[in-house]
Order: sequence, then C-alpha cells, then structure tokens
Amino acid sequence: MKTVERQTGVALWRQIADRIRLAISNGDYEATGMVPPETTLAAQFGVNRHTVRSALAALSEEGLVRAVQGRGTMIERKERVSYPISRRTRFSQGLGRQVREIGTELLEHMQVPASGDIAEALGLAAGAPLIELSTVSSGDGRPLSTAVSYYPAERFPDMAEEYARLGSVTKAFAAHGLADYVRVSTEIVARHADAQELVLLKLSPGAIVMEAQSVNADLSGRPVEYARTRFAADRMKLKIET
Amino acid sequence: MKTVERQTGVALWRQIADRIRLAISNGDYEATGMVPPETTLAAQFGVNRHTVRSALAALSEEGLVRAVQGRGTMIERKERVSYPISRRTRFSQGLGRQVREIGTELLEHMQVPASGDIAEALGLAAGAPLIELSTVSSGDGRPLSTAVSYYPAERFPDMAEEYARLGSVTKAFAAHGLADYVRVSTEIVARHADAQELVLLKLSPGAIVMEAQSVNADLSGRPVEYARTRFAADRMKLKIET
DNA sequence: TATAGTTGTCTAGATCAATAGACATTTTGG
DNA sequence: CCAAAATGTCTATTGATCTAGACAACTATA
Repeated sequence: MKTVERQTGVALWRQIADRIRLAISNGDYEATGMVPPETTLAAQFGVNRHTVRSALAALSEEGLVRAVQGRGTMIERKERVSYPISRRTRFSQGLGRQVREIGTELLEHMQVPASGDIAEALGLAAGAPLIELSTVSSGDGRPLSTAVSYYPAERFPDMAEEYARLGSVTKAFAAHGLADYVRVSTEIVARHADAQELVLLKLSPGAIVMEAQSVNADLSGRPVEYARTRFAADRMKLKIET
Repeated sequence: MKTVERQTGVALWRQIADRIRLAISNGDYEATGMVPPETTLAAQFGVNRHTVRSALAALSEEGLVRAVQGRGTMIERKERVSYPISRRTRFSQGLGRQVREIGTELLEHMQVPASGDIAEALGLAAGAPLIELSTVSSGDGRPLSTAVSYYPAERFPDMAEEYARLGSVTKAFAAHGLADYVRVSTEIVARHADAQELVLLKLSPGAIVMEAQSVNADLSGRPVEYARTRFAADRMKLKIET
C-alpha cells in the first residue's frame, strides 16, 4: 500500500492528487495512457474510492486527466517545458522549439525607489529610482512564469515603454544602446504559490512555484537588471548550463 | 488581510505555517526576533486565534520557533542553507561556514545495469554496469538532501567501498586516480516529496523537494557521474554560478 | 446481447478542522 | 504590586473531509 498520512493538515485527496500527478510526469502509466481504475487506486492508497475520486476531480480541473464513464481516466498532458539558465539566458530564445507560441504580457509598470536588497544587488544607493515591470509569460496559452524586474531608471528611462513596444527585454535594452548582457547570479528556491501567483499562473491551491532571483549585468560587469521570476513548477524544469 | 484559501485540501493552519515559515526566512521579523502575537496573526490572516496556534505548534515541532508563555514566540532558526552549483560543484565545500557539521550517510550501494536515460547521460551502452549509491546528507543534524548517484563500474570499481571509507565523492574519485572533475549539466525540478523522501528527509506531507539531475565529467569531457539529488526545499536554496 | 469493468450519483454517519468564547498562567514594565 | 500583554487550556458548535454501501449509467468485448 502506498503511503498517505493522516492528520497532517493536508487532505488525503490532495496528497493522492499530488502522487498521481507525479506518477504521470514520471511516465508510470505510459503503457496504457490511462490512470489505473479508481478501485485499484483506492486499494493502493488504502482509502475509500470517493477520496480517490476527489483527487482525480482536482487533476481533471487542472486539465491533466479526463474521465470517461465506462472507459476509464485518460492522461491528457504530461511534460514540463525546459528553461535554460546560463551566462547568456534569454527568455524566449531558450524555450525555442518546445512551445509553438510564446506570449508575454506586461501587467504593470511603475517607478519605485530601490529597497535595500535590490539596491545592493544592482550596485546602487538605497532609494535610487528604478523602473519596475510586472509580467506574465505563457507558452501555447498556458502561463509558465511571472516576473517582477527592476532596471536603473537613470540608465534605462524608457524601459517600460520600449518593453511594451518591443515585447522583449533584450530588444528594450538594445533600444537604450545596450547590445549585450550576461547573467551574473541566480538563486533558486521552491515553495508553495501565494494567492497572487495562483491567479497569475492559473494554478490550483497547494501548487508549487520555483522562484529565481537573478541579476544581469552589462559586459563591464555593471548590473542592469534584478528580477524575481516565479515558474509554475509542474510545467517547467530549469536547465542549468555552467 | 493576508490571503489564505479555504476548501483547497490544505488546512488553514498548514497554509499559515507555510506563510510564517516563509516570512521568517525572508527576515520579515528580524527587528524583534519574534513572531507577532497570536492575536495579531489571527487578524492578519483573518482566522481564529486557535488556527494560528495550530500553525505555530507545527513550526515549534519543526524547531523553527519556541513559544514562552507571557513573552511571545521566539524565532530559533531562520536561514535556508545556500547550495552553490557551478562548474566545480563539491558538496561539502559549498556548504562551508553555513553549517557547523556536515554528515553524509551511505544508505545502500549496489551494482546495476544502466537504464536508457542514464546510459545516454553517461555516454555508455544501455545495460553497462554501474555502481549505484544512495546517500542522505545532513547539516547540523538536519537532513538537507538525499541522492542516488551512478558511476561507471568498469572505471570506478571500488566506488562504494572508497566512498564508505572516505566519506566523499571527490576523495573516492581521487582514490581511482581521477584528480579533478567538472559539472557539465544540471536540471532542476520542484515537486511534492514522495513517501520515501518524506522519511529520508524527515519532512511532513505536502512538503516540497527540489530535484537536481546532474552529470559530472572528467577534464576530457568523459562523464564520470550521473546523480539525482533531492533537496528539502524549505531548508535549502540553490545558488547558480554561471 | 449479455457480462464484466469502469465512472457517476446518492445517502448516512464518523472524524477532523475551524470558529467562538471564557478564563488561567506567565512575563514585562510602570 | 498591579495591569497589560502574551501564551496555555478548556468547552461547545459548525462545516469540511473521509468512510461505507448501494445502485445507475456507460463502454468494451466475448
């Protein structure tokens, strides 16, 4: 019997949904392309069939599986998109042939004073003016990541406008006369998505995000961007190229 | 009011525990070194005080906070350990001064034939003999990661014995005449921990792991190790050095 | 066309999670 | 010493989760 634990604050149906999602992405059910019957799963997990049904209903809600009365529950989707991180990380280039169509939406932009951490990361004085951009990026219509990024306002005064016009950070930098830039640091953390992320990335509660805090710099090493990007963990993997 | 969501299969007290844990590791309560009073938290999250108490009880169980009647709830521990990933990633070196004492336990070792993926990653024929090591690593007594790693058995026949004797992959390689090696690829995924990981890393259900699949090679580019390392996400962050 | 295997729906009861309120106990500071 | 502020404990009630069982509806196949 596979283990699920009781009285942990995580409902059994959700634990089971998480397990089945994992099994699907591991390819455990590839032979048939279907999830095992509800009664079988109930026996495996040692729970009532209704509990399994709740789990499958949640996965169906996510669009991961589709149940057909009389036949069984079919797997609709499984892979994760791979996102490369290297010295020359560029958002849309990296996704390349994995998705047919990449959409980036600028949610909001404003000018803000630099907080302590961000000022330090960008090598500026605390309170220095920054352009802040909030974006959501999708692949083939599914949200993949959401980011908040900061640019020194003095050096890149029209970042928001250029980004909105050109749809790309790389091109917006170019419009300010910066031809090339490199990734200097990236830190990755995984955690549960907060309420805002659930909405922006169209996730269901309890879902996981990977948060990358990154700094890009020009070729002289002067920082040009600080960003906090949150990836939907069940749709993406990060590929580190050292 | 901070948002917690109801009827998501994740109990409110657990959502709140996750938030407070995050706030602690963000340093939000650094000014006082204490978590805000239960009544304040209850108001912030829009729940009953008892619900907050359940959350704090869970964090206390983890050893993250300690409540003292009449005074308040003190923070005992906060940072995530930062694990650097670069071309020259070495497990114990990287953790450096962040933990006083690093423990690595060899759970199991065996010889296995290479499966398709792993053979490909190591540049071997499918079915080639591999040494498989299962390990758990801890910092100051808390489990941080668990790994399964594979080495070509022909080139490193005594990997298990040397590792058990020397307690380090780097030293075990050295004992086979391999003085240096570099990381050639790393892929990172975040997901819910499975049953085995919950036990090995002493996590509670619903917890998150970051899984890194990595390949190391000798200086001529010939792969020497394939590893699948799972980090406890609430105790670690990954620092990518490109 | 039966029949076995599967998902869909309903009812009833048991257990867990969350709310509500009251009061005790401990620490801190005036 | 007293009062304010904090955590600790108890009871009662409501709503969500899980179990249990029965049966309907649909699909595939012998």
